[in-house]
Amino acid sequence: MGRDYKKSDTELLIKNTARDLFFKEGKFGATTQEIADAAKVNRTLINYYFRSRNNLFSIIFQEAVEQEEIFTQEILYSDLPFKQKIENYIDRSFQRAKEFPYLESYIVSRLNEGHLYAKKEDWERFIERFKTEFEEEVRKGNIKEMEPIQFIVNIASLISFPFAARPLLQTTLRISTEEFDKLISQRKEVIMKVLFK
Amino acid sequence: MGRDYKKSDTELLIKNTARDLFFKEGKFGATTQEIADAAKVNRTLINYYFRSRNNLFSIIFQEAVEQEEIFTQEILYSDLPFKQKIENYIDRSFQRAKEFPYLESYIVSRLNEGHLYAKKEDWERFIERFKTEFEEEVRKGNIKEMEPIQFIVNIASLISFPFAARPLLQTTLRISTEEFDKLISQRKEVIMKVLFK
Amino acid sequence: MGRDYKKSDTELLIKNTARDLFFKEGKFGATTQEIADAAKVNRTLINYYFRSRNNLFSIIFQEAVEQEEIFTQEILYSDLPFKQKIENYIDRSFQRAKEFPYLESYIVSRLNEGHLYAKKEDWERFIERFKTEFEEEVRKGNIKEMEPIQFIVNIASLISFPFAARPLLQTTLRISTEEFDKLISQRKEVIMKVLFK
Amino acid sequence: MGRDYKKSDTELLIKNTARDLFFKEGKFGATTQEIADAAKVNRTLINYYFRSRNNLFSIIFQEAVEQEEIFTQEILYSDLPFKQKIENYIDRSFQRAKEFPYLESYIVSRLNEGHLYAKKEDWERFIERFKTEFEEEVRKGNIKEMEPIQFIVNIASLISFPFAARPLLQTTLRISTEEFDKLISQRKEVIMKVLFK
DNA sequence: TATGAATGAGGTTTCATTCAT
DNA sequence: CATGAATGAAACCTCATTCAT
Repeated sequence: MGRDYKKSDTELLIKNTARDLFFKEGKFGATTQEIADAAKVNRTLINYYFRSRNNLFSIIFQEAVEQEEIFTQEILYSDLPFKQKIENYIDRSFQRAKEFPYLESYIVSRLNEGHLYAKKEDWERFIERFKTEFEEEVRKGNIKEMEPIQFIVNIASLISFPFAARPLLQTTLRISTEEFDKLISQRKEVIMKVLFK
Repeated sequence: MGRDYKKSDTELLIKNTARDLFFKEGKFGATTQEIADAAKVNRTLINYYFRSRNNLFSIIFQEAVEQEEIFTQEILYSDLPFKQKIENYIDRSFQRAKEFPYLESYIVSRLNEGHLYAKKEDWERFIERFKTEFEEEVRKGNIKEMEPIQFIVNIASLISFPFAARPLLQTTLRISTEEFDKLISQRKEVIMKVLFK
Repeated sequence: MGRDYKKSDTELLIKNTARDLFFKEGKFGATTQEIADAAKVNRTLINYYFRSRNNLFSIIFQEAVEQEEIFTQEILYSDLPFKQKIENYIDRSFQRAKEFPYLESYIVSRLNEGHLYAKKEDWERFIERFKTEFEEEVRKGNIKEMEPIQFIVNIASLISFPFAARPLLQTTLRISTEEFDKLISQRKEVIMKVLFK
Repeated sequence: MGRDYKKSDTELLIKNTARDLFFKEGKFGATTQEIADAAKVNRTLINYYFRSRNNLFSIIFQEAVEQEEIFTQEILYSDLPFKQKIENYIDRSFQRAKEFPYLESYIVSRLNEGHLYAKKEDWERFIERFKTEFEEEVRKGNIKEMEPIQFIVNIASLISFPFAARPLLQTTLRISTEEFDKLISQRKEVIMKVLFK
């Protein structure tokens, strides 16, 4: 058929619709019917294009995780001072979380359910580089001494938890959505203060 | 145990079994059949005692949340120096998380799905007391200046995230369960280091 | 146990409660739980006293039908003029229907479902006597000529249908409960007018 | 039948099968399985087409009631003498009852259970017209004086009760199905005799 | 007698998936 | 490509009934 092969609009439509349902609206349990309705297509097309509901979910999950890794690495391998990199990382994380408020929750819960994802190859190189830069900072006295990995866990926790557990926090702390948003907007500064001396 | 024991053993058995399934094994989607099998009782006893699956889930959820609040308050209202309280809180959180590794995830995901829980009355008093003690510490120069609520969010994040997102972290950081446990065991010290100057 | 055997109060209580549920409130589908609740007894007592739900229903049904026959015969065998007997029959039917509005419906629907009841012996005698009196009236010119049995069917229809089909009639004829009650109160006169010349 | 046929054969098949089960065989309590078996389709197709068992029942009920109203009105608004109309009404009622012996019972019992149906608009006009014609007959001396509505109740009772309560009557009157059918066949004449002077 | 506990049969519904067109 | 129809696997819930005390 002498025309460019274009990965079916419908296929993309379904995937994007499902992604938004998950990450923007938090509807992790969405049925094929609900996805189909949201995308305004016939329900069985999901099976047609993705073989099974589960497979669609996996693909979306996989792509989201990959996206995360890519952007993390972009920052690490960039040519900026360490502290600047962390700031960038926080910025981009928050940006992402604003667009996809349920992304983090979804990844967490998928992994809790035991869905694995293929590991990227160059982890060794990545962690080595991080360690080097981190230890340099510690030596300079900008960061308290600790295992580099603990530092990473700290970053991840401080950034992600408020998003992943937003309803929990709002309920526990009795704060409105507006107040919570304000809290979030001040968070970058707080996190930097906590991570660095 | 020479005393009468009521509230039906079976009822308790079912509730505890379900609780363990959820919080120890992370099987949030457990069907009535699975719960019944685990408890070695007839499936319909779940309906007999709890009317509906959903109701059982709600009760377990409710009780877990209440337990959390109780123990948090016990610590705050105790007669110890602020720093000591935080240490205690971390200790007890870790203890709890060791017993119920999926507790945090469960609460987070239930709340993400929109299940509310009744609010305790004395929040005002609680937060006032916390603020007072917190600000005293800031004044003394033991903690960097920030909104008290941000400090609370920091504590919660640093403690809970590694448990709630354990599979995510293990996968991302390529570390084994043993390594992760070791990481956890060193975490109290790290958290204290980060929270206090 | 040296005391008079009294067919357990509870047994009677259950039966009467069920009867009222059926005939006064029209709850033909009442579950054992509902009956037990209404009687304020333990559910399983129904099985204890009546072996099965079905059996209880049969007994109530049986008794109701017998009651009907008894009172019908009482009237026929009384020493009154034919027309007076019919009037009495209408009166007593209406009285009964006022006390047990759903009695007729229940009997009709039970029989529609194929539940039989034992036949009384003296039907032959009963119908013979009726025919004799009826034909005498026809001869006297008080009633239009027809099969005696058609006359019986007419009586039954004119009396019972408005009760058995009350909701249908109220809905179809768009009349309120009050209006319907008024209609009923005038009905005896109408029926007599229709049955007799 | 050289024309397209839609609205899914199966959907119609299920509906008709259920209808027959109800109205021809009197199986009001038919389960989805029984309906499916009778229609020789998969049980869940009932849910597929009608969403729920209850909904199927409602539809069948609704349609039956509408059918009744339509045919009643057709007769009233026809251009015939009053007496002729009544004769036609009896004829068509009997015809219908022969095809669907349990129709009347079903409607009665559904309404006894509190299921409503949407009311037709033009009742006012209908009843006005009926009153006018009826009172004309009374004036002419063809019918005994009574409320028009009582006359309607009489018609309905005399026609419907023998069908709705057939088993009751057969049992009470000790007559066989053949005898009852014969009785029915003579009934039109009897009813006319009773309604008119 | 009375009761709480337990059971099993039976019913409805939801869903993902497959099939045939 | 797309779709309506069909299917089967689960899952949940209600109930009458039985059991053990």
